[in-house]
Amino acid sequence: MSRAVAFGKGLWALGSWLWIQVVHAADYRTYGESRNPKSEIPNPKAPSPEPNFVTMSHVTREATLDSRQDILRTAARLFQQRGYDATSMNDVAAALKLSKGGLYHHFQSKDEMLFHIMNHALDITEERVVKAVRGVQSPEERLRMLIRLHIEVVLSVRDREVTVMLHENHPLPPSLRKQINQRKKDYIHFVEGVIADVQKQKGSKGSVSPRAAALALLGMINWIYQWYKPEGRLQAQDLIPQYTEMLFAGAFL
Amino acid sequence: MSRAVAFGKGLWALGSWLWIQVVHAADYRTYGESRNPKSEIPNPKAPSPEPNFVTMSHVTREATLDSRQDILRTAARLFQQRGYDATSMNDVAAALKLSKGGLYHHFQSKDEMLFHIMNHALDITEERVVKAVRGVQSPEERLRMLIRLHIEVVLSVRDREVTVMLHENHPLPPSLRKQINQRKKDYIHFVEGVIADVQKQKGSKGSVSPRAAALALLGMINWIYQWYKPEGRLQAQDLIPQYTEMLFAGAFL
DNA sequence: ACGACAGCCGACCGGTCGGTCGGTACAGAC
DNA sequence: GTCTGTACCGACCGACCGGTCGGCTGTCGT
Repeated sequence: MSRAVAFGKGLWALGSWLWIQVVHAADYRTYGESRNPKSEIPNPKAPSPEPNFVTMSHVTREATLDSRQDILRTAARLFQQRGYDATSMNDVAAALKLSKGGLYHHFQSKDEMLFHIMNHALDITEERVVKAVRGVQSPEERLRMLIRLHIEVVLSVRDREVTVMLHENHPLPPSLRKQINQRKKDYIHFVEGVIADVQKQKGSKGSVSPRAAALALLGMINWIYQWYKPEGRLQAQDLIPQYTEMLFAGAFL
Repeated sequence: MSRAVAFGKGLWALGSWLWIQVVHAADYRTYGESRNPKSEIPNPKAPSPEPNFVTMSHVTREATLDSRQDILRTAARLFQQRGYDATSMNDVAAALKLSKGGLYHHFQSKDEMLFHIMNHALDITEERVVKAVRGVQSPEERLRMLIRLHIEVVLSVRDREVTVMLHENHPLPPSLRKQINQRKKDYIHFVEGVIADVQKQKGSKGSVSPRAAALALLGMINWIYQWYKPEGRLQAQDLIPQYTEMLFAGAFL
């Protein structure tokens, strides 16, 4: 219970993506289905003047929660299509047939929206990849399923939040960005572990470290959103076996 | 001589990256060392009102060319650090100890700067990867060298243009964006060819198509900029053999 | 000596940005 | 009927955006 929010030591050189694992994720999050009684303050140190709107989810009725979800879904769509910076709050409000003032009734800032979108993307990954994979016994099958599910999540038309999280790195106040980055890192670590298990099982002589393999795997999958066209050749169902094959045996079998 | 600039038929669903090949690249480009007598109009159709500042490189003295390079290098650094949208022309001017008016003496628009930065990134890739690889006879050695050189280009601290090109997709007026996208596509096609040659030589049974392999390879390499820290573990010299190994034999040898 | 011109400045433009605020409409509790 | 709080509107704010412009200065060709 209650997440420790231990920050990584350094900032990432460029954008830093990396995710996190699971287990927690229910805290600091008004968005999504999870409803925990009292969420904890995400930034524990000092009475910092930083935004911590994550706590202030007052009562949040049914209707409010729903409309917040609607708003975030619409915002995620626009952010993914036009980019975060290029999308104005007016754009979001207009797409929802709302005035900007009305929109600000639900969210304190544009940053807050981005944070919730990214956090929700990590919830999705957790829910649909990590949790599903955990049940599989065989290490090799576990990895195969992870590859498949991760690809499906990235390509899912429904979950534009994930693409937004993958591409949009820069903004966000430091404390929020650290939360996102920590979750990303934990996810990488999880993938690393899954790969290490397979290596152990297969008795591989370790010419490729689990870390490098994990980063390469996540890279080739996460990059898909940059070129994928739903109507193009190379569909998800073609991609999954080929990417799996490549990780297990290379491109020249 | 003189590039045909045949546009791809469709727009990419999301950002579209993809590069291009080589051979041409000297045209429509005031920037860089290449100096060709008369550059061609990049957008041939109609007297379009679209920007085509690429032609108007009037005389371009030595000094002018140099300062343009300086400006673009500085701009590339800022764009890479803060993102294109989040960097104002004032920021760029200030970093160069120039007024905004002075900056606009060298470039017509912010878009033009981004275009030249991206185009230069493609020149770099051409020069340092494609051209170097072309000379290698053995298909396998050619691919190995391509992997190494491409990684080195992405990780080069000197060439921030490449990272900008990899990450920044949205803006740019249509005709310019198409030029960049075409060059990206051609590069993908080139990588695809290199991989196909190796498959042929190795007599692989083709469970992985050259296209999927090329996209996966480029994905895992191009994604590096998202997590790489120069001071972290996993340096370029560790990355290169491991990524190579993965493409040739998978992660579990 | 002088005109031409590249290089640059700084004031300025219209527009848009994220965000605020006073107020209204309405629903439910009492 | 009144009170309370949510949902929302629309006018508004200061800051800043990309871009323009008239004019100054130093250099070079003649």
